[in-house]
Amino acid sequence: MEKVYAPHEIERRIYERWERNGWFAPRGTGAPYAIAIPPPNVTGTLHMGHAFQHTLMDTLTRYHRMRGDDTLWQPGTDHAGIATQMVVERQLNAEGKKRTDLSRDEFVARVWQWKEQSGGTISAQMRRLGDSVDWSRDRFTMDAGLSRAVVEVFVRLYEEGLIYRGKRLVNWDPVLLTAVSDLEVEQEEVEGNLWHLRYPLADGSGHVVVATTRPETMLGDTAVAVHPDDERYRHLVGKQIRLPLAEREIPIIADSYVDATFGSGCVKITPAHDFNDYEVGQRHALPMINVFTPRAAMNDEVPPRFRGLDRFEARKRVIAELEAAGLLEKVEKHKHSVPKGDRSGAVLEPYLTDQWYVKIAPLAAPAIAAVEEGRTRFVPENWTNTYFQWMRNIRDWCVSRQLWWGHRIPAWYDDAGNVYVGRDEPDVRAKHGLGAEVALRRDEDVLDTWFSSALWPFSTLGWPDKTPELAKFYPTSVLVTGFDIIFFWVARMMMMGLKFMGDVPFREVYITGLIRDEHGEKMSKSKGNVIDPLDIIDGIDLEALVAKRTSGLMQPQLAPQIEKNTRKQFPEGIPPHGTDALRFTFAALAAPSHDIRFDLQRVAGYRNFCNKLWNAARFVSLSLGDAASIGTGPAERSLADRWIRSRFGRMLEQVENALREYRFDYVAAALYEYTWYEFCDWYLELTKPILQDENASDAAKRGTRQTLAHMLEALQRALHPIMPFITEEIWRFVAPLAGRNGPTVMLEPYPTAQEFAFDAEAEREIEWVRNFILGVRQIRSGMDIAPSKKLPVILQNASPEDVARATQHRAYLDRLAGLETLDILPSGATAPEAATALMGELTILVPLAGLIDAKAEVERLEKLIAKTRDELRKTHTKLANEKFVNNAPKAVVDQERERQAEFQRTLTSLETQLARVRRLLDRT
RNA sequence: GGGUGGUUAGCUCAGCUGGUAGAGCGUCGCCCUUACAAGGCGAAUGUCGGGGGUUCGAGUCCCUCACCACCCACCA
Repeated sequence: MEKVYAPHEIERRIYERWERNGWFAPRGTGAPYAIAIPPPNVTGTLHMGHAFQHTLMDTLTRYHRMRGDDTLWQPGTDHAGIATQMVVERQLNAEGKKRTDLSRDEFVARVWQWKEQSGGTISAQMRRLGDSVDWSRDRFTMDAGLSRAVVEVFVRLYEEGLIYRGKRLVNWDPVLLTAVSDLEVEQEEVEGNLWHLRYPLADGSGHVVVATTRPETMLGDTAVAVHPDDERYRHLVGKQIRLPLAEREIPIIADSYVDATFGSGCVKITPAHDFNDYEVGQRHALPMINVFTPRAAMNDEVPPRFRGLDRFEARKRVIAELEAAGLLEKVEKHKHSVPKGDRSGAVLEPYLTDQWYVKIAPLAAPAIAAVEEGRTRFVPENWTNTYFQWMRNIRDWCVSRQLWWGHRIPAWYDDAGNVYVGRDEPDVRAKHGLGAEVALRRDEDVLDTWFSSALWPFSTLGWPDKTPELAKFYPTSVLVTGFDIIFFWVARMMMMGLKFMGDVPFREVYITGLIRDEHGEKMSKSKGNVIDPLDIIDGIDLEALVAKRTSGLMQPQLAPQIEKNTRKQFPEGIPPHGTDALRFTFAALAAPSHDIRFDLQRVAGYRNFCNKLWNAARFVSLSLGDAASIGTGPAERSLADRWIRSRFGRMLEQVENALREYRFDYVAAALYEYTWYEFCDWYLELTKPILQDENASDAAKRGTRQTLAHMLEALQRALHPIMPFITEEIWRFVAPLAGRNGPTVMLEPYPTAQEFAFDAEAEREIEWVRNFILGVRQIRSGMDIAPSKKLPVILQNASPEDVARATQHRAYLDRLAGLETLDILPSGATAPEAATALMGELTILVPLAGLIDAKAEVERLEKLIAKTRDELRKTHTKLANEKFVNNAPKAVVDQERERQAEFQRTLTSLETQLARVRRLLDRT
């Protein structure tokens, strides 16, 4: 084996070999296990959040594959309608062109071109992360197959009356010029104004005051509303208002929507530009006057002097004119929220347009029931509430988008405006008996990206065809995703899956936290705190990192600050850590239900772990020589051999349990602790007395070598799902020595706890050995004795069992505790002045003569005594409490008594030692 | 307005059904002991956000307050 662990060198060739051999494809003979990847935006790159989720999905996939399950991790990408279209439009802008300079077909061709060009980035990243997805099944939401599923779903829903077209208010993005769904609206708090406007009564008998945050929309007012029970205004209901500026007459109406306690209690009603007003308008059959163009400038419905003004310009102008006319009563500061598009950041307008909607209630009901009945389980469970809360208040889903990139809506119109929905134009003509003489025009709109995403778990498996994959892998086993898309995606997959497959799309949903930077900030390009997972794997120098973070910013003025922060945080750039270290970090940090502050220190720690593992393998390699030297013939298993097997089994138990509950942090901890603190720190050290002893028998050496090989081999299998690369590399060297001849660790069986039975005796004996060694080490450290110095040791109060153990395990003690001699003090004999360590009744003595600083020992003992007294006092108090003794379970009380006795023994013993050492001190 | 999560060692976080406060990183000693200095051995470190309650016993259960996140819905 290479002397130095070099992840970069290993990782690439290993992945290439896995992929070339087709080992990622489902092959197991066990139960089906499937995960559908949350498809990333095809033209994007994977960020830390993806890397995190992919690590968990790959860990699950590899684990189940090794368990023999018929395992599929389904890969693919999403066309990400708006996001992708925006990127390509920006590219056009950079060339001095606009989207509309191109025909629709030309533009779409251009997007496809960009998709082909950049689509490889994600798959390259996934390969570097070690993702064992079945590349042969790679899918894209705009593939022919998936597009067919989209059309099929649309048509079926339409035919059932679950999709309809309607003219109503939608959230309109005046920059992107498209409708968006409720979910794509982000409310942003702003310090705005509340303008109080005087609206004169038409009969000249006075005025009412209305308050508004949107004065410009007053040009579209078609009523003023008051609360029906509001005594102040009851006499005015039914009268007319002379709407200023517009110079129209509008009625005063009564509607319980009005809150009489807010403002003046009078509300201007603008049905075409406010969701609440729209409802009021419907109830009172008010006219709707749309005063905006699609770009949110004033249209021809307003007096000529306002026409063409942008909405914010118009606002100023309206206020100015009202003020000049004495109609502005007052202006108050007012905190309120404005709706913004999550993509464009533009202030959205409620806008009256024709759109396609999915009637959601009939789809939501089964999706709610499925979770109530536990057919799909959220992990952590508290996300269930979030899901219910949204699903129970869900509103119809606007699915049409006025974009060019996406699945075009399969609807056609004739010249009379009749709409026909079908799988394609011939289908529509056939179904509705439309001859060639009838001109049909296809709907210009495309579907919301999430419409196709909602079908992902079955569309990727071949639906609407009844494929064998679909039968086998649907429902999928688990969905791993972030809470931010529970509504966008998880809920919609539930609805569509239940509707079209008659079953839930996944049995479990594991919701991960968000990856944040080390300060807890969300990682974003504009904050300049993004880290590319590949840069952690391969490392990156400072200049390249700065360049990466400051280029392509939407707001270039942020560049200097970002550069400064980056230089401060990574003065040396980022050193390479390797994929396995990054993956292990993600697993270790994956505690449930909260976000993760990502800390590079942590990755460095796990890189050291990889290094430790590597060196352990080197030790084994050096200890074994070649296969021949392990050889055949009688083999004798040492106590340590039995012990490590037993410990391995206990560790596997923990891993199995933790994995069932998606506690990847526990999985990582169990593996880490076993590997470092048991296998490396103790087992490997315990093999040395045998392997390096010329007097040890061949059988003993053979037994140890075999165990060494077997346990290292099995450990690679246990670690492989989290750390695929280093384990493959080590496994391929050690497997033949352990009698395994498979081509790759990834297809070997995952070790089980049953194979490594609990060995009570071995655990007990090694525990004794370990405590003995620790005791001597404490003395050594307390006395500042060099590890190289061999010590004479005397046992006091040794039971026959202690004597037997000391004799039997003498080789371990000599080597690991560094013993020179080991003597038993006969009972009744006086002990020499010595440093002490206690093991229950047994006292380990290291005579002070010439070796030890008596003063240091006194200090050490005094400290120990103080500590023991403290503990003893606590147990005294507890046991003196009658209520405790009477009420606590017997086991707890007994345990407390035992502790008290133990502390008492320790204390007595320590005090005796102290007195003895003091005497020595006095003599000198 | 409704809801969720959080507040534990200098930092980042675990602590299951109440029963001796843990890990990693960092810190402090001593060691280049032929797998590993990216290491070994040893050590220190906490009024578990505040207050109250239940209990023999509370980091853990209940109430309350404070602060920090986040989600949903919003009265112009």
